[in-house]
Order: sequence, then structure tokens, then C-alpha cells
Amino acid sequence: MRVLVVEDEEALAASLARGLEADGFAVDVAHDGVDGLWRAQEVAYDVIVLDLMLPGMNGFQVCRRLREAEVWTPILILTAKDGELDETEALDTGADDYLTKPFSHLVLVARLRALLRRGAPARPAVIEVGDLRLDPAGRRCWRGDVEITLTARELSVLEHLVRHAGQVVSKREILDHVWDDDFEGDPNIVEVYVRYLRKKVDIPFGRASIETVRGSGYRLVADG
Amino acid sequence: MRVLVVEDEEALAASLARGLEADGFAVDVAHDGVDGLWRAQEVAYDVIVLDLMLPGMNGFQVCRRLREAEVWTPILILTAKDGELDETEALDTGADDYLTKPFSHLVLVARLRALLRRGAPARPAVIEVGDLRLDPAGRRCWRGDVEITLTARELSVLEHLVRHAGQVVSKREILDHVWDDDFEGDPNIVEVYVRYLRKKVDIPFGRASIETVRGSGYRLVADG
DNA sequence: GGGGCTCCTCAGCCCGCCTTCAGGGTGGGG
DNA sequence: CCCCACCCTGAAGGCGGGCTGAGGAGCCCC
Repeated sequence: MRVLVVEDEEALAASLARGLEADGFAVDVAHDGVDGLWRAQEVAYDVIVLDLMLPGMNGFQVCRRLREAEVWTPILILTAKDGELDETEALDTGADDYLTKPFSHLVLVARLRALLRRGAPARPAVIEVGDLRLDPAGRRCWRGDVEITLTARELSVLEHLVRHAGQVVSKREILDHVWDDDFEGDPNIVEVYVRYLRKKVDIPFGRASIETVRGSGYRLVADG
Repeated sequence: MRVLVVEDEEALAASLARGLEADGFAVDVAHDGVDGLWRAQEVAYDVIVLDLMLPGMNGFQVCRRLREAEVWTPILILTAKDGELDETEALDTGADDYLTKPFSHLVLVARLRALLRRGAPARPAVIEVGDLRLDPAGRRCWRGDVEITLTARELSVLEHLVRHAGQVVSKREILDHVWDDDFEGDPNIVEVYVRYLRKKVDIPFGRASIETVRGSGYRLVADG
């Protein structure tokens, strides 16, 4: 099992390396984000331990860049902070687990083994409909090679359509699944968001993937 | 994506709800098994997070009851215990995955997304009569490989004919099934719609699949 | 505090769908 | 052969579902 530790703090890095080696890991250490990013792309590590606070490029950036580069090695983020921000941010950037400093060596190893056990699954759950791609976990979306920036709501609506591609989805259903059930506003909101989506994922590309099924709802199609 | 969290511990429930909402889920919370069971049957959730230790009815019971009630929503069981017993028991009762407390939010979300990914898409119930195909749920219709665009009413009338293919269906019957029972308008409306249908599904293809049975009604035939 | 962004509301408009209606065609029984 | 019931057909109008643009409230970050 080969692990890459990206950690700028010398003492911690050395301690991690020693401990992991004692547990049978083959350990490489990178001391800053740029180096870590490079190594992670060059070598097929089984898992990466990534500190958040790094000189130059921080852990989130490294993580995101790796995923953008189609590197799906499981990543465990180390963070000194404890805020919720880190947690959600880590998820957004595609990390697989995270650990708050200080942590026990045993816990770290347990988490790493858990990640390894899960094996390849870090692979993104990208859903494709024609050349429209959606990564619900990463909250990202593409038409072909062009990335499309969507807001949270837009993405949720599109996610629901994509997950039911080819089927008719009623406005009521979208409302129930994407909005909270205590939403008492204008159901017209669904039409509005469909319009937003069409403006972003269809019209600029001359497509018509979100069909209106009058009286029933909407249907997402491949639209070759 | 709509998720039901069944968890009696207030703090954990609130934290789960907040976290999941931050990840774009629409979250409902039930604080005991009975409430959870009821909600899960009333609302079409995409996934259910179910604690084992619940007042009144425990997670296993809820799970079993749901499956007995033909509710197939993916269920992820939360357990404080660590025994293998729980795992096999959970799977026996029809749960889809389980997670041992304490767990990281990231892991929970990853597991939920995995469940959603697995979620089986609704199977298409396509009815065929000769080379005429109808997908009532998808609101679509084909003659051979050619898709035919039908309005809601047209499709409803055709659906009734297709479901009784080969039999004579009276106009009164069509009226009662396709229109509201209290429809007091001109029964001629049925003739009008049969005409519309013939213009779309028969005439362009040189077919005559909707036969008139004078004095009785209409009959849909294969019309090889 | 202000600018930008996201989310939501609202009202007006337009087109397509549903329905009605009247007139013409057709077939069967006397 | 004639008549009447039954069915077909074309046109027209009203209505409602869906679309659209503008704008305001809340939020976050600078």
C-alpha cells in the first residue's frame, strides 16, 4: 500500500511517515501543495493524506486540481480547524474523508484502511445523458467539454431530471424533491428554474434537452 | 434529492439535517419509529437514514414494515453497536447499507450517494399493439420507430383503446374513463378525438388500426 | 454598507389544447 | 328507394398551462 503524505510541518510529516511505515505502508512525503499535486499525478498512490494548511497551494486546491486531472485516488484531508466550512468544502472538492488535528495514529490508520477497503469507489458518480454530464457530489456540470456553472438550486433541479432521464417528471414531484415540504410558495418556481437551466445548458449550445410535456411535467432527453 | 432521517436523539438529528441540507438534500426528520414509518409511506423519499435505537418501534421493525408495505426506498441504517449481528440483521430486514456511529459526515454522504446511484430507474411499461407502441407513464407513442406527438387527451383516449385492444369499446366507456365522471358536455367529443388519433397514428402510415363498430363504439386492432 | 449573487414572487402574454357546433356523408332497415 | 340514426369533418373560440421579464428580499464577502 503506497501512501502520499502532503504535510509541510517537518516534525508531523516525519512522525506520520515513521508511523505509517511501521504499519506496513510505503510512504512518500511532499512538503508543499505544488509538489504534492505533481507527485500524486506521477505516481499511482493507493491513498493520499493531505494537510489543509500548506504553503503556496492549500489542500482544497490540491484536491480539486487532482479531481480535475481525473486522479481518483482516495484522499483523506487533515485539518486543524474544526469548522463546518471545512467539512462541506472538502466534500465539494472531492475528498473522501477528513480528520481533525490532533488525531491518534490508530484512528488515522483505521480511516486509511477504511478508504482502501472501499477501494476504487472514490470514482465520481457522474451521470451522463447524451453529452450532458453531471457530478452531483462535486456539484459540477458539463456540456461536452465545457463546464457549466450552476447554482445550488439549479443543480438540484437538474440532478432530479438527470436521475429520471427519459421519464416525465411532474412539477409537483420536482417541488417535493428539491424544495422542502414546508415550501408554500408559488409552484411557478419550477418553471422559473427550468428556464434558468435551459438558458445555461441548452440555449447556448443550440440544444433542447429539457422537454416540456404539457399537462404532465418535464422530460430530460439525450438530444443528440 | 429528498431524504428522511429517523433519529430520536435531538442533537444528532439536527446536525444530520443541517449537514445534509448543506449538501443539497431536502431533509425531513422523524423522531420515532412510528412517525418514520408513517412518513416513509406517505412521501416518496429518495433515501431513508434510519437509526436502530428508537423509542417505541426500533429500526429493524420499521425497515421490515416498510418492505412489507412494498416501499422500496433505499434505507441506510445507523447503529451505535459494532457487532456483526446488526449488519446481517439489517440486511435481512431489507436495509441497503449500514453505518456505525460515530461516522464522518463525508462518509455518510458518500454512502447515501452510492445508494441513490444504485437506485433502480422505473421500468418502462410499454404496451404494444402491432407496431404501435405506447408508454403511458412516459407520455410517449410510436408507430414503428417513428415517435408520434400526442396531446394529453389524445394519449389518454389511445391508452384506453390500447388497453382493450381487440375489444369493442363504447363511446360512453371512453367518456367515463378519460373524462371526469361528471362530464356533461357533448359526447361527440369522443368522435373528435378518434379523428385526431387517426390523423396522427393511422393516416400518415396508411393504416386503419382504429375501427368503427357502428352502433357500439371503436376497436383497436393490430392492422398488420 | 454596498455590490454581487442567489432565490423567489408576480403579472402579463401567448400559444396550444380542448371543446363546441353545424353541416355533410354513410349505411342499414323498412 | 328513402329515411333516419349514426358517424365524420372542418372551423372557430375560449381558456388555461406554461413562458418570460422585471424586480425585490436575503445573504455573503469585500
